[in-house]
Amino acid sequence: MTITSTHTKQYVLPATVQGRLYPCESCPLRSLPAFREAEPDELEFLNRFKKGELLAQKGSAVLVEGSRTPHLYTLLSGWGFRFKLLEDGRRQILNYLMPGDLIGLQGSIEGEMQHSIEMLSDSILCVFDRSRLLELYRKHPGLGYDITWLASREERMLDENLLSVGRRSAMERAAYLIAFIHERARCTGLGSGRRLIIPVTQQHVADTLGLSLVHTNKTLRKLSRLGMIEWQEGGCRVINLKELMLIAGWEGLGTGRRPLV
Amino acid sequence: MTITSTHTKQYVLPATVQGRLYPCESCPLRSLPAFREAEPDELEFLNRFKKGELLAQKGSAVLVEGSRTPHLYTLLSGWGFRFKLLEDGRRQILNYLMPGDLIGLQGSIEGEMQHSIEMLSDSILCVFDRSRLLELYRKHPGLGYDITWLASREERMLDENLLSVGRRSAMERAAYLIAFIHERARCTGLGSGRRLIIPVTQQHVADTLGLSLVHTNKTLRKLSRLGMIEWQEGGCRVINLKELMLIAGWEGLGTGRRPLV
DNA sequence: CGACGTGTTGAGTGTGATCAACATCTGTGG
DNA sequence: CCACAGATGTTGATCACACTCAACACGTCG
Repeated sequence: MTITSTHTKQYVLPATVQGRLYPCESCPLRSLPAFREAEPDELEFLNRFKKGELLAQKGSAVLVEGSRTPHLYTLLSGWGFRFKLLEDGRRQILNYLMPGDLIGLQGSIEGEMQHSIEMLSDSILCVFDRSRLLELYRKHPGLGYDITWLASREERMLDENLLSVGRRSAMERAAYLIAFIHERARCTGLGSGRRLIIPVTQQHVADTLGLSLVHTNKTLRKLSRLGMIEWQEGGCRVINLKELMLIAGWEGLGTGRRPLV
Repeated sequence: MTITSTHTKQYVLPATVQGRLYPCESCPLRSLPAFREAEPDELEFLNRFKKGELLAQKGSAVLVEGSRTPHLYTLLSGWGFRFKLLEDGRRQILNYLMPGDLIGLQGSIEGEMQHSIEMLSDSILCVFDRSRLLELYRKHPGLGYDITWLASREERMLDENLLSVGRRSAMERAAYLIAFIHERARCTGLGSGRRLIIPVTQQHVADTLGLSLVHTNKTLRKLSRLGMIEWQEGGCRVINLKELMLIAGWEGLGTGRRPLV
């Protein structure tokens, strides 16, 4: 057996539901080029569907595997990640969460959560009531369709991830992951080029790639020496995206706008 | 770089759309305990939504990465799998397909397919028109909800898979995969215990686990010698499910019925 | 019959894991 | 103010799990 990462962290829970600072009609995300516009009646419905906002500190656990939650979330600002643990503490990070991502449908639409979620930075989440989801499908089929669209997009990312972990070498995996996160962040309007710092530790990268921390470090140092990335201030900076994509053999994300629920 | 599997197969395409042998109202799957009943009006709609049946031979490619298809499918009978290839032919199997599985939404709801699909046995697929999907959401929100439910279930399986490939040892991975497929097949009513033969080659197992063929063989032989499985007649037979689950540290699939679209 | 797909095994190699030590930088309590 | 613990990043030495290569057995099929 190979134990390359052991996690037994005690989690801080996020602050409880707050009032709302951002009505859906003036959602700061929706004006970004990454997102499709919504119909006025859909927006109005969403605003009533939205129950409030949740402030989650860096390092807090928004969802915990095995628990039940009455809520769904959309990440309004901040970074996070989804992960699963094995009994002995080995951790696998499944995907990263960025603004606009719908949280809580992955893995189960009802019933116990099958994965956990932790925030990488102080974040704001829009809170929705899971129990009213069917109502959303009934009153606004277009939004229901959008949710399926987002689920489908999540599957695409998981497929790519699985391909990477299963069949790419350590270098290829690292290059793919960093290029992938960078592109996602760029599309979401979080900045691009050297201005963007991906707020992860090397332990996060290791647990995403299915590699040990030490080997991850050595692989990232190689990428640094090749002038493709820089590691600093608690995060990763992309210097040469093209070259990363070349190493990974990755074509990049498709263009096109996505729905925002 | 590690090249552990190289696939350059020329694919047979499945037979073209046929007439219908199975009207949805008397779908042989729906009476199985694994599936939820549907409302009569939903059934009637589905029957009109269904365009026909597709007969796909063992080894044929129902979907090919990079192509576009106007269809969605539900697997009516037979086995298949979803996979992705790297440029040099390395293959990663993403998940297996069994009766009742909705095919074609994973990875993209519209646009190019992001993965391929190959059948493991002669199969029958129900054919639906992708372009009428929004109509389904409009007229039968419950069915739309069901589709999201199925997408969510697919994500749960992918999450488990990723955990396995990323963080489990070869033995654990193999034990997990076989137990997982066995349980899925049992839940779908394909048989259980020694009566069920999982129709895969060791190359399929290798490409699912992210291992080389040789190492997969050695790992499977260990499981054989431990009396947990038998490999024969072009497939795998489970002898001791409990023990496999114990090795994998896997709790099993949740119970409960799932929707059928 | 030979070609091919599939499963099996041994020998040698290498990628990536483990162990260990150390450098920084935090924050925290004495 | 300093000492110390903890989180994070870095590097070298050693080990082992899994990969590659190679050969062979067996069945099916053209």
